[in-house]
Amino acid sequence: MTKSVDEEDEFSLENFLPFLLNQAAEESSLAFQSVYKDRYGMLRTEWRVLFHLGIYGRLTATEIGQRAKIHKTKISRAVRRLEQRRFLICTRDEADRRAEHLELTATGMAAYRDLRGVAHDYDAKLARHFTSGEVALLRAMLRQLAKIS
Amino acid sequence: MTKSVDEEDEFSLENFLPFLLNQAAEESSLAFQSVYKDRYGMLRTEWRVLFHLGIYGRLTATEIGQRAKIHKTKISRAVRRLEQRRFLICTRDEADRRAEHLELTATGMAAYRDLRGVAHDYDAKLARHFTSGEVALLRAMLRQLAKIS
DNA sequence: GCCTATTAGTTGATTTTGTAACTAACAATA
DNA sequence: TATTGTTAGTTACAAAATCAACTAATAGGC
Repeated sequence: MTKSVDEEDEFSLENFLPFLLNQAAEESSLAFQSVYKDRYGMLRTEWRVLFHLGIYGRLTATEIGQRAKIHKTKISRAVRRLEQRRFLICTRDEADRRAEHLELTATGMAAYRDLRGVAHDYDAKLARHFTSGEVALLRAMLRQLAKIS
Repeated sequence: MTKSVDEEDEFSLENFLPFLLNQAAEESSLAFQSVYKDRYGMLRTEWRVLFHLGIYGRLTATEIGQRAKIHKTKISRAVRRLEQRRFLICTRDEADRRAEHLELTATGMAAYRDLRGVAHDYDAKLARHFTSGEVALLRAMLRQLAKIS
């Protein structure tokens, strides 16, 4: 068996998955970043919080953090900024008074819908470079990689 | 043609490629990050500079920046730190005295080889979740996405 | 009830990044 | 050889991320 030798020869850091993932992620985030930044003055974490609330409707900061794997201090600051700009409202949970439920306002919802549309178009633009089967596989693999590691 | 309708129904922000890419990238970087951080006290940019010099042997800061798409200020700071810790040496180009050639010292090279080994194993571990064809396709797609966007 | 541990979320100090302006060297050209 | 433009890399300052320590509320014994 010469498998291990072959594998070593094949491997090069330019094929290193974390590196390739980072390059692709950074590059693909950049174009979209300018949209939420220019249109709504949002930071990336704010956009992520917005979109989680847009999808799931009503979450606590902790729940968003778990789903999106964002640290609670980042969330805390993003939420405060979004609240100040009236994109969301916080209501304290009366059963557990530590927790706060976050929900988009009409303004927040409008921003979410707008950005979702842009995201959809941008996603389609990216996907257009591949077959639909390839894209489906890519998404599945990325989801898997996010779990593993 | 109902294609556009189908596509819209399929799309959800949880499938948004930049999001999935970021999740996978962040998660997969994390485990490896602790290695170069704990073993050599390196930051991510420093590790990237190190590995580019490890692969290509001798580059200027600008060349590294172009290959890795890292901003020159980040490179500048990473290079200074790596130089201070004797991982690399800078030598001024006598023909163009603005440019500096960067090269790993024996210490830097040892660190590079060590980390490359770890990277290789980690990459193999990630790849093990898929067929080799899938992984090859993934790498190709990521390379493509890094170019497009 | 009282003590300890845990969880939600915030705040402050430190580090790291990003942006813009900068120096120094070179190149082209008039 | 001045003048203007460009490139390599640095620095200063502002913005953001990270980490640790914190408050406040809850939960589980005992």
